[in-house]
Amino acid sequence: MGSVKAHAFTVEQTQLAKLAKALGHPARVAILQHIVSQNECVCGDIVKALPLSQATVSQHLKELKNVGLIKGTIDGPRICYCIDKEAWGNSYQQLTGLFLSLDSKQFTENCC
Amino acid sequence: MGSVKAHAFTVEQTQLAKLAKALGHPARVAILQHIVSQNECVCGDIVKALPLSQATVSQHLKELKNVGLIKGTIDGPRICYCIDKEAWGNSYQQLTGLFLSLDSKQFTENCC
DNA sequence: AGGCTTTATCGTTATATACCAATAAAGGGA
DNA sequence: TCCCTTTATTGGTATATAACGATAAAGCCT
Repeated sequence: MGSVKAHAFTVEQTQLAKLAKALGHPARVAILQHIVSQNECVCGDIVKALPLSQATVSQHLKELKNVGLIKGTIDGPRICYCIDKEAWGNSYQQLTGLFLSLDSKQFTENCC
Repeated sequence: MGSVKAHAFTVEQTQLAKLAKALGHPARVAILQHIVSQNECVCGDIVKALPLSQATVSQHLKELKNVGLIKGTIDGPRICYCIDKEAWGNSYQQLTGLFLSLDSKQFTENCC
């Protein structure tokens, strides 16, 4: 996406953006929802549930794993994916933190 | 980012992903935080607060406006930006909805 | 060992994003 | 009106992403 001027921002801003970016694709949203609904599931089931090729799904899974939202464990020849509950909670906190910062301000009228 | 197979997903998934994508850049996170902290501010102040060119900031502002998170009103020769509180609340609901769907499930152990 | 299943990785292509300098557009003030 | 300020847009380049087919890697089973 064109290289980001990364050092220019705080760790928190970069972290939050990275998390949001991982959620910024419908396929990854769908994957997360599917895993949540099944509690756990092997890669192949996710591939079957999505209208994308196995290679593409694998790539999306990798990105979700990179931000820590999910983790996979080897189960014989297959990989079982599930939500990483600790990271899940942290991510929730980070995102809501941004939104709640507005509510915590005393109410003032805008020009807009 | 390479074209997305868009029709393949639900409206909700696409909508949530679009929102997350808008948050998926540290500059846009910083812009939102800055607007929240100031309640309202003109474009030029945001440009001064960020280590990016005026053109780049303008582009980021446009994206935030496109997903509705902020709105700008003309104030003489300048533009005053502020949070769109209704969209802000809706976005909060969408994002938390994803995360809370896990908590609402009865607790079961994972393989992972 | 050999074949089968499952998933990750590689290599490639098309498209989108980030960034900036330069220019346009639009309003205010002397 | 002419200039100055402010912001959006244009045009261009480098990089990242989405998608897939093909191949590799890794573990089962007979």
